[in-house]
Amino acid sequence: MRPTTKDLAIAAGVSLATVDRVLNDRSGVRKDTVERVNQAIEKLGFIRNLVAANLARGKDYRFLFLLPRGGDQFLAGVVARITEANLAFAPEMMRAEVRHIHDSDPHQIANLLGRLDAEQVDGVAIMAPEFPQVRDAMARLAERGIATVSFISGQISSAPEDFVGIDNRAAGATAGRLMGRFAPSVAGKILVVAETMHARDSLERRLGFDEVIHADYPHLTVLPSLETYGDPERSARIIRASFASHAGIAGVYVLGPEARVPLEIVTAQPTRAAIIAHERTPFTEAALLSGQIDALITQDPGHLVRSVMRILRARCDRREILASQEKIRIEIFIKENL
Amino acid sequence: MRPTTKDLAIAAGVSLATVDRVLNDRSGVRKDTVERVNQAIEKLGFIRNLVAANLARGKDYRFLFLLPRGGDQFLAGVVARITEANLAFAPEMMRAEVRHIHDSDPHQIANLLGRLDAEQVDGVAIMAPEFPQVRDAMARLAERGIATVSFISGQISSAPEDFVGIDNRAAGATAGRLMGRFAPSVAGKILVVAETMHARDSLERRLGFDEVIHADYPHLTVLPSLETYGDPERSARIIRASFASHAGIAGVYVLGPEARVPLEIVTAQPTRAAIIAHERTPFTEAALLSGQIDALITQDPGHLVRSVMRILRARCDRREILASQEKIRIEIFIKENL
DNA sequence: CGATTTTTGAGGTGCGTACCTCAATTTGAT
DNA sequence: ATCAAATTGAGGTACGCACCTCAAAAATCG
Repeated sequence: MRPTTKDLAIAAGVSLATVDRVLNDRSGVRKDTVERVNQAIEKLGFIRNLVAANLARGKDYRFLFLLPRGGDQFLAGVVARITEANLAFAPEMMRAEVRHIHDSDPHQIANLLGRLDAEQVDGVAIMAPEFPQVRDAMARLAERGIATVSFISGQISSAPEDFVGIDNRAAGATAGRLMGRFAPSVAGKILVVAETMHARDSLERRLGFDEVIHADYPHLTVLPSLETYGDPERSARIIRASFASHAGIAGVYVLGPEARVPLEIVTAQPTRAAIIAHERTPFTEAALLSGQIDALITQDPGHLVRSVMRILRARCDRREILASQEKIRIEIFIKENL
Repeated sequence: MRPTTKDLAIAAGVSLATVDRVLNDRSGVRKDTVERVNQAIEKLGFIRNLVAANLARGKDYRFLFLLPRGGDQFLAGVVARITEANLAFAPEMMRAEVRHIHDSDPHQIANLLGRLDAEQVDGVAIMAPEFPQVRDAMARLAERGIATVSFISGQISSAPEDFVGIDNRAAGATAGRLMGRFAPSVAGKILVVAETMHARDSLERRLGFDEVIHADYPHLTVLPSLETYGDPERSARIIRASFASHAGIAGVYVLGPEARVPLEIVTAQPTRAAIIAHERTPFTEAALLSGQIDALITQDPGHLVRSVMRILRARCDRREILASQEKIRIEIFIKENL
């Protein structure tokens, strides 16, 4: 049987009240008494029963996910996973809410963060581009005892352990390697389609992509990124224009999760180009299965969401996390392993 | 505040004792009373507080992993993850032990299973080849109230929900697709190296591999599988012999997790062959990074282990699992996304 | 040294549930 | 209608811990 606080008290030769004071960091205990208790903890291998502690404390964990408004199928998937995680974690007294933000309005975001109350929220996960105001607001949250992580698209300054998501440079490099191997080994051009190159993740992906192509596939030329700004018509126009002005397009790399328009245009071309896209959505899955897309680079939204919740909770409990469980993998999907 | 059993009792117009009987599936409650309580659960959105329940029950969960004796680096990784999961799940009162078995001795395995006591073990995860005796022993365990799953290499008869691991046919198909795309697009031969083709997973992988190659890469010829029987010398001998007798080997597919010997020999050949192997070990990782292996098809041992523990626990609690979390993915690793 | 402050002990209550007992009530069968 | 059986209620104890109070003991100070 696992030792309890009672066993601890006996082993340390103190009362339950003192054990409690030490365990919960309360004042009014002499240093050497604290030491005695800590030694007993060591000796017995006492592990605090968090389950019972939280029950006694009546504690529950309330987390907040701040996501960009609107959004693509990938984001919709993230929201769906949050709902799912909410059910799955409910027996463990954890709850998550989604709030949408204008991800281009740092002032609004900082404002929202500033108004959060530690009484009502235990942790926040933010998906927003890099803004100094947001970063500062996050720091102030931490001071007020609210745990924060940024996820999917990270704040540049955030320490690795404060970021839940993939290494986008590596993801781009992965795309680059696959492109190099999937495209024909003769001279050709690669089209890169992004929603915007202002986002850090797009930049990093492109960077990683270029690195690999330049180093190992010099016969391929990567064209300047096309920016769709989320506008399907603009998207169609500029991609068509690219095909018109460039002969020999051997591959298309779609940086963002909206692959529909690029795909339609590419498949309408007379010559087949290798297509690599990001994120698993109903649309990209179907395209992969039908052979229109050659490979998908993804991160598992379910894993992301659960990881965020476990990490935030560990922060609240001042516990260590199981690093290997929280590492978000860069997944490669082809038709066969979908 | 979340509704408690007390709220439930009031809402259903019954006593706490009756609520308890319904929640814990005890006998002696009329059908319509059960119905009333269930309706109240619906209406209030009652979620049982597992934390409190387990505290009251004083229950802990003891699980047993039965793994083949000896074993490769992959197995060692699995064991390491079990140790790790043991720590991570300790606050939730779950413990796992490893016991090694002779995976070719069904009698010993069945015997061991037969002696397990429901007082001491709540669930068992078995990694062993298909044997009728083992299957029967597992069925008897279930009758005695001990949860079972087979993992990694499944019992053929086990329902999908009783198996934790990847679809090996799909994994082989994935390897096939990558081989098709990585190998040169001229006529060539593919070497397949397995520990033994008696194991079901090897057979299935080979099957999936062949399917893809035959369908889409007819210029590639897949040679009969070489069986190493886990013997490095034999392994070296037969692989060398293959290279000697076959010209134009364009690729090597290593079915099992022991890639060392095949790799050494292949890289010693004058012509480069594409190499695809299974499982992530210190050795295969290094080989992938150094460019000796082209791709790895893997399943995450950490995920496997945690999944087993969550599933076994859900069985014990007669709870549903979160299917999306427990689906083990067929991962593809290349140098860039390791 | 006594007076004051600090430290410690003893004990209680409650968190939400499990599980038990015993008596009271209802139901079903005859 | 009667009796046995099935169902339900009331109430208690326990799980391991947090948090509280009050008094007793010990340490510290002038």
